[in-house]
Amino acid sequence: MRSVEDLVRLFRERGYKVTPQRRLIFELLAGDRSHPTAEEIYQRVRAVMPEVSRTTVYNTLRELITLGELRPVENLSEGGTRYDTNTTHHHHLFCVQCHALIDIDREFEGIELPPEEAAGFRLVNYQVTFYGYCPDCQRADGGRPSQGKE
Amino acid sequence: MRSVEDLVRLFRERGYKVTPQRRLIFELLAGDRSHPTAEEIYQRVRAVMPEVSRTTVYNTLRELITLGELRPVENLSEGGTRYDTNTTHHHHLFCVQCHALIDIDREFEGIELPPEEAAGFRLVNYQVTFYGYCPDCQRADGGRPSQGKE
DNA sequence: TTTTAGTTTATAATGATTACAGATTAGTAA
DNA sequence: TTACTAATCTGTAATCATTATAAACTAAAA
Repeated sequence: MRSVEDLVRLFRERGYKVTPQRRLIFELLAGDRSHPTAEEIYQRVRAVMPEVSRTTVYNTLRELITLGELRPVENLSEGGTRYDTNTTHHHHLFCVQCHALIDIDREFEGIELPPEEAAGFRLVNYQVTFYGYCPDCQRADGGRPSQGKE
Repeated sequence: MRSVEDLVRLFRERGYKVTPQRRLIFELLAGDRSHPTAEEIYQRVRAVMPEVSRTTVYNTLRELITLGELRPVENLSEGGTRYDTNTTHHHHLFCVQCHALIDIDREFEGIELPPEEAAGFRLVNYQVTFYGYCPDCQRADGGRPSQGKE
């Protein structure tokens, strides 16, 4: 995702207006690496502009996705879709206990699917997700799951 | 996922009763490789036993998941969670157009995350998803993406 | 400043899933 | 086989994330 000023420019170029609500959402997302949900973004927005509606947050997220500046992450936890401000090809490291999600920005060799395994697919991309216990959760209880109601 | 008779045995062992509804769901899932949604399973059930309720389908799916005989797949399409009868470690090949989902049962070398990249995580698993166009969708429109490029 | 098309808000609607309550039944023991 | 009872089933209501709608509002161009 680009800088706030680049996003402002991009929106204007595409005929979208730049409202205070949208600008605030840009500011909150521009430096974010936490992969927040719509609800989390909404709460952060409300802390600054209490009158903003959920609909506006959802609409702005959808617009950013349409423009390629934001990506929904495949559902890794309850509580709704998480959004990724890193729109380049990358991978994920996920804590199965606290649901922390960290970007892995390097490439992996040896992840090719030979034609006989590709079932005739024309491949365009791949994505690796690593599952484990983050340092905090390892300290908290020896790395055993405890948050979920299992 | 085990055979129907093994599932029946497992349910009885654990104190779950084996009803005609559950047995039918076992039969429909036991040989399935299509990663169906709850709704799809419900429709297949209804084709045989029209009076079965959605709730029963959801409940049985939840029980199978609890017993480790079924796994929810990270959301790869609209229309709700898909369920995977393959509960072993494996990977996925996903058609971004028609949402076909195929299991890749082999292992990949070279997918290790060195400690300095693992952010202190204790890793327990990883999962690769390949994205592409399946043979049918390539034929249908030359395999061109209909929206964004990758 | 005026204009107007795009935006915002509040609320209703939707779709997937879960909770609930009363009716039914699988499995067991007599 | 019958009776018993806890588990299960069905239908409906509730919940949660998200989208649709419509009237009020406003950014940005004229």
